[in-house]
Amino acid sequence: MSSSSPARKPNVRDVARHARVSVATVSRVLNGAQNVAAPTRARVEQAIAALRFVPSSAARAINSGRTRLVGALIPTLDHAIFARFIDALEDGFDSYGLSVIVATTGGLADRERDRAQKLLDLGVEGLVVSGISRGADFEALIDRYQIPVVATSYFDPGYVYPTIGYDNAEVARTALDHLRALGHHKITVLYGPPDINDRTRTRFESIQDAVPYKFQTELSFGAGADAVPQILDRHPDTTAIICLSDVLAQGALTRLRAMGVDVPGRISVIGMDDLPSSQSFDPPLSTVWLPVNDMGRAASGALARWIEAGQRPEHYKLATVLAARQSTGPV
Amino acid sequence: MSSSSPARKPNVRDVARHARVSVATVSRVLNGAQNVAAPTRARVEQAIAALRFVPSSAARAINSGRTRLVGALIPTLDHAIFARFIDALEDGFDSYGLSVIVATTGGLADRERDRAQKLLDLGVEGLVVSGISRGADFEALIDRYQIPVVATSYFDPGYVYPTIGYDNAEVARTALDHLRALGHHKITVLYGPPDINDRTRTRFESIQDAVPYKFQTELSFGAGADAVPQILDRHPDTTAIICLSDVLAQGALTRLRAMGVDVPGRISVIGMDDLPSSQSFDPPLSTVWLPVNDMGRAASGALARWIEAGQRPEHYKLATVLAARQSTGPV
DNA sequence: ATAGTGATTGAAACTAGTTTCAGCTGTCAA
DNA sequence: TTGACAGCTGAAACTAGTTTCAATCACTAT
Repeated sequence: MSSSSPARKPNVRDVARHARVSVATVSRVLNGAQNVAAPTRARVEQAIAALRFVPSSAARAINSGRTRLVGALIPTLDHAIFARFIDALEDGFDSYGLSVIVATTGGLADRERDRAQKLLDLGVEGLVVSGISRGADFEALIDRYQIPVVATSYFDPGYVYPTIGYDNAEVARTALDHLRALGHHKITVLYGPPDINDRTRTRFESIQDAVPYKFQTELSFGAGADAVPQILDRHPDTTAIICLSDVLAQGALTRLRAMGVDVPGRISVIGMDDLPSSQSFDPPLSTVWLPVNDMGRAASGALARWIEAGQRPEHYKLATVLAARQSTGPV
Repeated sequence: MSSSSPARKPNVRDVARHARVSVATVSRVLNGAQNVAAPTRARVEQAIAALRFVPSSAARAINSGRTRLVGALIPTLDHAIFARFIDALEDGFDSYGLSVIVATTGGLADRERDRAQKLLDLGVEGLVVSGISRGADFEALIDRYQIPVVATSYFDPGYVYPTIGYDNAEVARTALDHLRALGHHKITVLYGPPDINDRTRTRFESIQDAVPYKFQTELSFGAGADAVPQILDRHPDTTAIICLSDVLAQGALTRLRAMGVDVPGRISVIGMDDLPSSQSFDPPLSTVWLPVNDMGRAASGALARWIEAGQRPEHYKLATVLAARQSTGPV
């Protein structure tokens, strides 16, 4: 608006000319090098201010060979557990000077591949993925770009990429053992689509043989609620519902109470995730707490160190803990 | 591991040498230019594959003068409403070939400034911010970098940056009018911290004079629940609670039911946001629906067009709608 | 007076791509 | 047989920074 030239962005050379120094000196000032005489530095700084000069990140990246970008591929943000994880992840990476680009996959393998491709083209230096099941071409893609990848929300020492997460089989068994210790046997599993969600699948598989009744639905509060009358109808002798996620459990719990069913007197309910709201439900929801914050911190730290120092992290298992509250009780 | 040279990344010149063509030809192949003879193209493609060449995004960016990155500054992801918004935003930007970098501010002005600075240094071409209250130095920062900014979750035609969102005063009044139409006057407002959240503040201010009782707490399900006994204690004649967000309303509703209070018989409850779970509460929560998905799409579209075509968008007000359900009833 | 040293500074050569411009073919029409 | 033109290709000049290396300069020690 005010300057004479037709709005071209100023670069270091413009600054150098304006300050009557060389570009090398401008670069020195820009990077806080100590060997610049005070008056010279002042001149350069004035020129920078006068021209409203802003250094180009791309040009910096080209020299350092680094973008300082990492990608995170997650099924969805529209889910408390992932949102909280990303929150922690972002925070963790930030302390390493890395920025996160989040891409959601909807749990779809092709979409994950496409998004990964896009992130890779963008020059991410590392990738955080969720779970351990993905298309074969994903591996080929990573192999081609040769960048660090860590898988989260999952612990599996046999996986190609280091996994940093909890043992989903254990999570489900913890909940199941809790119910069993209370004397429950006629248990119903309530779960979301296992095909697009390997955490759900692993949880389901680890307990399916020990649980007589199964009920699959969508992964939402409403679906959890609506499942209740059907479960009660199909399996009237059920004494406990084990929900593979807290959203489902909260929905189920709410509907049970609405129907006047005594919880845990008539039916016990247990979830997994331990959403912050779970402890304030009526009755407080028993669940298995997952260390999503720690996971975010651990995953970002591990990937950052892999990127910076080249040290590939070990698989890391985070402990989960049973939060036995009032929605479960003896038969 | 396998190659002879010490792991240096191949560049276009390496590819050109390997394919015995010029770098210009390699660039042409890379960009799908039509004027390359088939055999030449094949040679180049083979060289690319053989050397595992991956073009540098930074070098591309430096030439195009574009990073294709946009930043989104939001208070937190750990909140269904923002997470859903970002989900939609990311999706929208993706269709314009732009990638989003999300930074959370915790609602703190200084932190927002720092994060904005970081995003700007990263070379984002535009910024999406939340709400309309920020430190003065934020404006100075934007002025310096001269990039498009749109503010969301808020509609205010008087704001410096185009706002794309709903009218928060109207949202609160819609809920209030609903309660009044049902004959309520002894209403309590239940709300989270207004100082770090201008949506809450505006909602509060728009109805504070019309509501006799006020109760401020944290913005969480548990806080909403715990507020209930205190509200009942302090204002025993309250007939309705108007919650400035659904999380609070859900918590309050749950506790009211747990305490055996008849809703809406004894007390009506209304929220704002319309979280997906709200309709499955017991009773289904009356609330004011906010078009977060549309907002994400509108904001991404507006900012993308501003970036691509230079056309600054108009302020855009998205309609909200009252979702009158069973948690509210006549006095 | 002279050599040695440290502090500044700049020219030029990098980083990795894209783009322009010119040149060289080969084909077709006059 | 010549001119025109299209198709293909490469040299070199861009993009915007950082970094190396050599050249100053002032100042101190011999």
